[in-house]
Amino acid sequence: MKTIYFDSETTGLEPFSDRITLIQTYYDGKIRFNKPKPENITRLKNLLETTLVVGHNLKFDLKFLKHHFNIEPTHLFDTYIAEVLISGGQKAGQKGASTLETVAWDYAGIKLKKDQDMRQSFKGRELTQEQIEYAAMDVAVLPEIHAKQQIQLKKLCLEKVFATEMSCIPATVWLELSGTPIDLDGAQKLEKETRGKLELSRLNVLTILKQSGYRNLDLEGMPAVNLNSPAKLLKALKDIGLELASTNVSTLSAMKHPAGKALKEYRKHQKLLNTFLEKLPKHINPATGRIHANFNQYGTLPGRFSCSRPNLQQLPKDKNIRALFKGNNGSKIITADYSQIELRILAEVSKEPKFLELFNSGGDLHKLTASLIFNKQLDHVSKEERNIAKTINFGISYGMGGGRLQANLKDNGIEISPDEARKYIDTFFKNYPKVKEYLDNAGQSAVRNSQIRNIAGRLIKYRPATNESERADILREGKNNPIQSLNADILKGAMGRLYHRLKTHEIRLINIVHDELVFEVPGEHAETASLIVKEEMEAAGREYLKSVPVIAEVKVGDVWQK
DNA sequence: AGTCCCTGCGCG
DNA sequence: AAAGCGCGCAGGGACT
Repeated sequence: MKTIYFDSETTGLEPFSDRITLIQTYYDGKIRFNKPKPENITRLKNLLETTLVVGHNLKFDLKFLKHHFNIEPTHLFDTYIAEVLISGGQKAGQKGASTLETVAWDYAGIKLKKDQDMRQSFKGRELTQEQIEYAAMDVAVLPEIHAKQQIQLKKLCLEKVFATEMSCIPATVWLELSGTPIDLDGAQKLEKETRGKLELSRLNVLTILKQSGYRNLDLEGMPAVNLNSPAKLLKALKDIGLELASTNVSTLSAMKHPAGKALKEYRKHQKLLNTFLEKLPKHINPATGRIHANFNQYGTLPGRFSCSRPNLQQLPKDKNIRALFKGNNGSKIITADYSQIELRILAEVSKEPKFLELFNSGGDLHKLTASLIFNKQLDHVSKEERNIAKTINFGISYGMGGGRLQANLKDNGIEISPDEARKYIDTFFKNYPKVKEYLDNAGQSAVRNSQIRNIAGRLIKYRPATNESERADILREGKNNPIQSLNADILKGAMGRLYHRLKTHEIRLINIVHDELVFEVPGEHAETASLIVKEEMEAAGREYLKSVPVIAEVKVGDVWQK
């Protein structure tokens, strides 16, 4: 396939309000400058959609191309993502670590000048000779970077993961341009309600402090304490005889004093109001009436997406919040998530016979763990015993200790002794010896080599440990990262597949949350689309999970579901 | 006013 | 706070 080196200049960062001023291409030994005039578009579309397009952070340019000209290249080589991948994820989420300037210097020894003044200057109507020379350099430098990165990717055996990443870019463009619909009226109503509850809970806390003898009062005779300051709060609690190590939820839960419960209530409303209800409406794009968050495809060390402005991956599961995300004009929302994907991955990589048997027979792993730990028949396991097992299944596998297990359970209203906690952990590993063997090996190899791979071949590098504490960190990360990162590869694979199957029929990808895809679909296509979503998500999982079934649970409704 | 770190907490 | 891992965001507080 023919290779085109590609870049574009725009008047700003926002595809809905800014425009492309220049498209630079470099092929057949010639740099070309294209003004985005109507007579050029058909030729450009044909060119870019039938060639390998090489560029730096293509998501940015592709959003403009798709939105303004309906140009959708799909054969891609992104030198930005390549750079993060080659670094073993170390450059993920690090500002400036993989800019074109940095990469051009590292691979080609070329200093690109792309300061703020230059960027501003592209807003002008006509480009100066100097500007054109700078714009030319941006594509002229690409062939050498491309060639050297190809060698690196091959040397590090990263070609397959890289292909997955490239297949995901058009889906990410689709996701960011789609945006997420939000019910503004509903959000404002909920904000008002929550504001009322916050004020009540604030007065409740202050009253309790006063009744407990707190003496530092304000002009109205109420305790003068900033409840939002952990340091000040700690002091205030000390003044009424409560010596605490922290003011976090676990500590508050353990308190007998009524201030604990009251503060938890206050915190809940505070978080809901200040982080979500007050902020989400500010992110609505005036051009589309929707929220277009920034999804960073390689935003984390193990290769997961990160999301910001706003972070749509951390919205509360609270039903009232999720219900704010509903389809426009009667469209349906498809919520699709992988069932227990990380535990299935652990089964696959450890080949633990009890895990494999369980998943292949469609059983309940938490129940099985409970029956083994408490030495009971499966149908005699109580709800509480299953909950303990669930905490263990999710936590212990990644190095959680007895103390933490005890505390986690306590947060769920289950009290056990330190001896019991230790015994549960021992019993877990005794019953699942291959899980123990896999996790021990993974952790030790991560420490020994300062890197580890998942079974898709993705590389995760660590800064070599310089002390015992860092060594312990890598030991734990090495157990978790290959599992978490394979989850990311599976999701990216599913996104790439679904982009090709669903981009038509006005179907929009509106959110992704690590093991979950959310779509907005016109009612008449909802049932068909949900079948395709399930089919492709499971097929993406089966590319790596050969010993256990992969199950995607797909729901169709009016709103985003839990 | 901007930057950094800390505590705390939302999600998978 | 605790030997789970991965993130982003808010508010406080110290600093320049």
